[in-house]
Amino acid sequence: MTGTPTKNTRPRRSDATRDAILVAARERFAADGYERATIRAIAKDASIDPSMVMRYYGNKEGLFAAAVSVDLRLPDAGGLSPQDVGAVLVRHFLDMWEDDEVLTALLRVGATNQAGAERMQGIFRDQLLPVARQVCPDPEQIPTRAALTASQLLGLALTRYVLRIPPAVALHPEEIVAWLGPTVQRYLTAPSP
Amino acid sequence: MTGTPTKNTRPRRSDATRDAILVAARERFAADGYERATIRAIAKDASIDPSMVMRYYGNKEGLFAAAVSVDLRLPDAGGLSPQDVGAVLVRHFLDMWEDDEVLTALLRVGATNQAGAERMQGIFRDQLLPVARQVCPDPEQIPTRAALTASQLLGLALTRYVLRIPPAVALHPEEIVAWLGPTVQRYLTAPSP
DNA sequence: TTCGTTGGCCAACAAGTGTTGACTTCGCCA
DNA sequence: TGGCGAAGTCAACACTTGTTGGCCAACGAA
Repeated sequence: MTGTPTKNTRPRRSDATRDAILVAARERFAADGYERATIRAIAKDASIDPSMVMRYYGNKEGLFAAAVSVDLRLPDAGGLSPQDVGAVLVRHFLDMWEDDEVLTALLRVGATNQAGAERMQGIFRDQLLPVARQVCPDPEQIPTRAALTASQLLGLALTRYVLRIPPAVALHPEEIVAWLGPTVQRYLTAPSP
Repeated sequence: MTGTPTKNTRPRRSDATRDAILVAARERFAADGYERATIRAIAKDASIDPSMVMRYYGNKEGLFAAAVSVDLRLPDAGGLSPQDVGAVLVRHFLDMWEDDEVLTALLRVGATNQAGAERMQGIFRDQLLPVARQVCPDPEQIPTRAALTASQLLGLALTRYVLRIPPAVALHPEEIVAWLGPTVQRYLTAPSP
């Protein structure tokens, strides 16, 4: 997830710096969005020179690509009872959002940046669609049902973590699961209306 | 909605220009978000000099405030049968979003700009909360239920109009009403889970 | 030690930003 | 017709942005 070397790549002396840049970049992108997160500000947070960011990540887009990589780690729908996939999914999303600022960053950037929007489309396609494929009754409706699910889950993230609408922020996680679980459950498995 | 004079304000010779600026500003803000919508680009679209924008609207924030004013024109919930307030609300939102780019602009800006987020909070508070107040069973739950409704409605707008996730774009309005109507209905009126 | 490689800083560039002020042109009323 | 205020143009300002290249120090192998 960070730039720390994995096996077969010898550790570089600059790995600490590279990681510091990524950490700062994630924070800034999450807080400010793409345009207002300046390379200078990120470099300052990481206590290095702006030119280092360019050297290690090429340009601003490269930095964003390196800093924001999302793996939702969605549970395998085959392994859980099909009647509460909704609640499980909502709880899992909630856990992810609560402690990963990368998701907020990506949502902010997706709202203003074409490349960011495409990245979110990719996550939807590669990570949420497969889950829907496992639980949807009619194969033809999989994309529709997955999109409905996305609309509810991303809508929660938008109101709670980005727009910070007070009562959405005040909701307890368990309340959210109780309210949204049945919604997602219906979108994924109920007969079409 | 536009800067056209209403009664008691004498028409100014520059009203056409003022309106052209607002129209161009709405388009740019909706398409690019706050930061990337430059005053120069807006002025060019309106075929006037950038300095005119400053003269008429003070600064960029003032232009945004003047260009983006949202009246959801939410139906009076008292006047409709309480068992299909969900479907009515979803259909109304959909109609508004389909032909008012201002809403897309505000959502884009709300995602990256603090002032934009506060504006959205204000719309929620002043326009959606009152509707919830009319149909919710328990007065104490009004903010919660309104926030849940907002999460689903804004989530739809996000996936369909901003992120443009393909299956969300492909949905027919009637499908959306059929799927989301019961959800909103439940959030507003069903006993809490 | 010596030398190539790597990590890091500094200063600068070109482009683009919001914003300002001086100047010219237009339209209307006396 | 003269004059006055509004409408509009032009050029520039101060600043920030991403990005570049040159320079120096630290390191590790020879």
